[in-house]
Amino acid sequence: MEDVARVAGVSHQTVSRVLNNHPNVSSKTRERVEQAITELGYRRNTAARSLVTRRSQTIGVLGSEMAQYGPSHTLLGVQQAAREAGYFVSVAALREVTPETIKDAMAHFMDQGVDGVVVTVPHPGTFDVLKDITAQVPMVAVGSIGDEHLTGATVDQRQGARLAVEHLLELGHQRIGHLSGPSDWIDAAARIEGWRDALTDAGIEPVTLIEGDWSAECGYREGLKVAADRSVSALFVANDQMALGVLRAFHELGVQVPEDISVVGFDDQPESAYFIPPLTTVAQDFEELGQRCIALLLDRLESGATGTPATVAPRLVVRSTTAPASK
Amino acid sequence: MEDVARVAGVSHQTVSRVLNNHPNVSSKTRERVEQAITELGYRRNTAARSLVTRRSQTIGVLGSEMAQYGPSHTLLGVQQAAREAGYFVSVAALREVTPETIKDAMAHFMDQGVDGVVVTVPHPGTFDVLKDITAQVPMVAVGSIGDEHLTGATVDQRQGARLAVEHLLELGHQRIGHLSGPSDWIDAAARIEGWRDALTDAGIEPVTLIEGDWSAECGYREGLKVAADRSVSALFVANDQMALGVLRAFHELGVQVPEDISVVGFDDQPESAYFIPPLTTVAQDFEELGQRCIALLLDRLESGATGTPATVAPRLVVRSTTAPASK
DNA sequence: ATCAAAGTTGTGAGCGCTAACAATTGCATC
DNA sequence: GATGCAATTGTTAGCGCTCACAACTTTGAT
Repeated sequence: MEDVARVAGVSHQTVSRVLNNHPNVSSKTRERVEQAITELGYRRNTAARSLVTRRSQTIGVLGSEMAQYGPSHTLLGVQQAAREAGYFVSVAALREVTPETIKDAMAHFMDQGVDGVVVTVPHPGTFDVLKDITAQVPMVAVGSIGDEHLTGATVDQRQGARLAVEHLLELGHQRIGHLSGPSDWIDAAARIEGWRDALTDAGIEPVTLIEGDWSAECGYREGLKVAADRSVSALFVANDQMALGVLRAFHELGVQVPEDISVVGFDDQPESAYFIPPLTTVAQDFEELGQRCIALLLDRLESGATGTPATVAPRLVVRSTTAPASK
Repeated sequence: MEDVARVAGVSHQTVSRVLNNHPNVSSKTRERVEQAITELGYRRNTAARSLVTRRSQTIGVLGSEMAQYGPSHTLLGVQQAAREAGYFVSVAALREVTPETIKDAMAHFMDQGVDGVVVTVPHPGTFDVLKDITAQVPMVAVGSIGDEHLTGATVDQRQGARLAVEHLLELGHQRIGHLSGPSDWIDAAARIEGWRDALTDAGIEPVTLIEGDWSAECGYREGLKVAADRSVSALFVANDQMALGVLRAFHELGVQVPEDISVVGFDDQPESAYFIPPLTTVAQDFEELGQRCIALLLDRLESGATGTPATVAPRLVVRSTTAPASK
């Protein structure tokens, strides 16, 4: 920086001012300094800068299941939005989610001196742990509807589930089962609620609820049972992967989809259009979710405002696994 | 730090020594200092530390297609290995891969002062761009077989392709086609080579090569053509997603798998076991790949050694899409 | 008892930057 | 032309840490 100052014929402080867009620099000198900067290929040292500003320009992303479709796309959105705003993104992926590992990862971030944290851990228990930690930095959580300490952005899962179930109701289905995710996941719980609400509103008692674990394997296992007892005419499955397993199970036992049983998934992964048959499902925009989180976090970081939690709307995608009820 | 020193009754330098595990500290004082540290809940300031050490303890991960199965799992491995070694992981995901965006992301990392970079961009052109940049930090690339400037870790794709093709040959297939990835991807090219080599070694001329784009949609489109002309008795598909599309196309046109045509995929995503029928494929351990990359990078970082590029072995997983040739 | 060598601790400087303040300049006003 | 005020620039200190070196203490051999 001293070098740049010398070349431009000014003091190091003026260089600093140019770098930080301070108002009171004459355009003449600003230009000279900028030229010197490019001439010398100067880059300002982040460590020195954070030492004095107490800002690291880094945002931590704390997540689990980061290789899954949803989280990985959320990370993409977070990463892009953060980088555009001039922030660095540091990632800590939890292999398993326990209070221990969460605290570990947060300690990691505190060591690094991140300015804020985005949490994409889909278990509500996580939020309790995080509240205990009393982090010194703003946090935003994916899936949090907005606690006073923990705002967040979320896809309206309940609405998504409603969309799916109402679509089935319109087709004349009455016995609509739900193969859900693990009920200790926020999203799974919300989808269960949406399913339940939609049925109740239609004057139907929600009966068949099967708790799954998101995996295709589980979808297959439970699909075999459903195919055997035929207690439902339609099945709303909480994600596309389980739906894949269900489809396979039905196929094996000769249950025709959608003639015998209709199936609706959730997520709209790109592959779902190529399932046999192509899956009717609910699409959600994870990247936007990530972007919203960063927007929220930057608001808090830069203006101190708490910001209202953002909600992203899901969308029903009708393909070939749903048809009017048979009788 | 001064506070800790006061509580422990030593100088700040001794505290620093304890923190850095310097040998010449008596166990008595070390203990006292450690106690003071926990008592005060002291954490050393990373910015100040990097300012003087010129190390940021941060590794940059430069990647594209980060939400795909392979890259996202690689990131998981990288992240875990790095964190265990006390490093932070900063991510830059490329939305599109051009010399521009690559340089941008690298500039981002240089600004941040990363100690090293892991590159997971599967286009060989990337390496050329990176060589031009003359980065001041060590780099390791996934998929690079080991240039002198750019070592890397890689799954032996060629071997994986051989495994697949040889399996088909053993089943008596002669006309074995290949639906490949885009040929400007390193992995796609290696798989093409493996397919070609295996056939040539068996005295068969490799004829049917179709270039795809990794997507299920493309698998479907090309699958329809293959089903129509029936020029092959087996198809080796370069990834599981395209294989899904192929399966769907065959199903639609009444081509039985594996009775009429055998199919082998590549990747072994968890869903592949639940395709209709379950997919024979080649498994590769992406997480290990990521870990190896970090091991390599840390070697260079800490000992200066260039390190020999690591190779991870793929594994054939036989399921139900392959059967003996019909005649 | 004496000295050298090793082990242990303390002192001062400085990494590169920004904040606060001081000093200078330009410009309009009387 | 003197005065005041704003705009612009320079000077100094210090963020929290590690490095190099100096100073002191122990140990063991003579």
